[in-house]
Amino acid sequence: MSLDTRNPTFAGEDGPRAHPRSKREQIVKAALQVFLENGYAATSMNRVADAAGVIKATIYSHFKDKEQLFVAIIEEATIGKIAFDFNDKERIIAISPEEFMDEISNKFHTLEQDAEYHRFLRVVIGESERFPELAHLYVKTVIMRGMECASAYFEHHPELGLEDPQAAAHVIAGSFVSLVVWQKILGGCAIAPLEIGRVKNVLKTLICDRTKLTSP
Amino acid sequence: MSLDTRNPTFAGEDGPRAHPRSKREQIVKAALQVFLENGYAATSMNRVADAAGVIKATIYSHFKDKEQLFVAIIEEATIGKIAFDFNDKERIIAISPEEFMDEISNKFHTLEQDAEYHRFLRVVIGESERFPELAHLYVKTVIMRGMECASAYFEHHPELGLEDPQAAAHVIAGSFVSLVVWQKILGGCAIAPLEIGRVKNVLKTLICDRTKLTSP
DNA sequence: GTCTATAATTAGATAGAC
DNA sequence: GTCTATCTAATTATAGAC
Repeated sequence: MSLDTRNPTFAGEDGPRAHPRSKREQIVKAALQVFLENGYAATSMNRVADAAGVIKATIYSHFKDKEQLFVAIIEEATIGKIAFDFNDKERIIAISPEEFMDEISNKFHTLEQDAEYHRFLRVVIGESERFPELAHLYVKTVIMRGMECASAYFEHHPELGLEDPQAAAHVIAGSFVSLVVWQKILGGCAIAPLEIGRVKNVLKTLICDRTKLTSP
Repeated sequence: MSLDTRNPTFAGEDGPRAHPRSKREQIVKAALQVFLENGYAATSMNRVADAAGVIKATIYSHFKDKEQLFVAIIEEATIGKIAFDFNDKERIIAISPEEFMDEISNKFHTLEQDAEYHRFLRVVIGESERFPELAHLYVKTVIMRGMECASAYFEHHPELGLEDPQAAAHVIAGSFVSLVVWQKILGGCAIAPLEIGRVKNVLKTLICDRTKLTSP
């Protein structure tokens, strides 16, 4: 019943100079893992080649040098992160503050359990001095998307009395992101565990109780 | 007769080229800068030696290898960060929520302008997979200190109705820390600037307005 | 395009004179 | 402890066969 329509050997072209897609895919997939695990400098082209099951010269036939390989890999991975979609602004804006917080919390809960995302964040931050353009790409494609959505929510909910929607959006997002960094990347979960649900509840209290305030 | 001109133990005469008080100090100081700028793997012992103005073998007479040098350097720097003191719990607990937020905001404002702290954070995060013990040290000596202080504040202020002081403390600290990472380390300040004062105001609104709530 | 083989450089680390 | 000099291994990158 399951017919694999995928052509594993040859497929589309990615420009005037076509490569067999499978090899390039092998390299990209393996290089991502090795780079995410070791960072840029500690990753050798030999290890990438071994992990990809190709010989080193093959990598150089697809990518100019180590730097270009790294940039291409991380760019690709970053673009993939916008699958983490906050795209449906219309729907979000319509839900209640409680539901809004639940939804955001759920997004970050999946992110908190995604070990590859932890490694990705670690590398983007760790290499942000040598590769600032990658950090900027991450800011623009991932962070800004989420922030704009949350910001739009507060803009459309004046009853919450939050006069700076952008800053309010940052408080929400920043609380969750820093939790992931602290607990999962820095290893805080082994020292002082803090569950994401507890942070969600605090934010719910802080945000939702505002509907009970006597209007100014 | 061999006149030992190499014994500088008497005070006063530290010549530049002559015999500085401690070569180890030179090495530590220079190595910190080089490691913070390049990370662990991208830093070569040659560069450290050049920056310190000593020859490579001298480094190996003080430190077993590159790894031990890095650990010693970062440990030392981490301990230095607790000068960022939240030590005076007693005083903090007594102040008003508004003053409390102002004080925390000021702490992070200085941190936001400390470029060396940015590099330090970048390295601790970036190398946290290879050197988890350094990340743990940072969590225990720096993060936990600040968190405990903020947590104690909410414990002693039941009128704010925050039933999970630890999680509440994280929301405050996480909002500011993530702001520094986003704006200064990832370069967000060049894309979507967000001043620390705006975040402070949102948190002030969220926290301080709670005293106006009709008690449950 | 892919592989074998290797060039050219640099890395971490050490031996021995003083 | 410090320096001169060097060793060994690993690194990035390429030339040439097919």
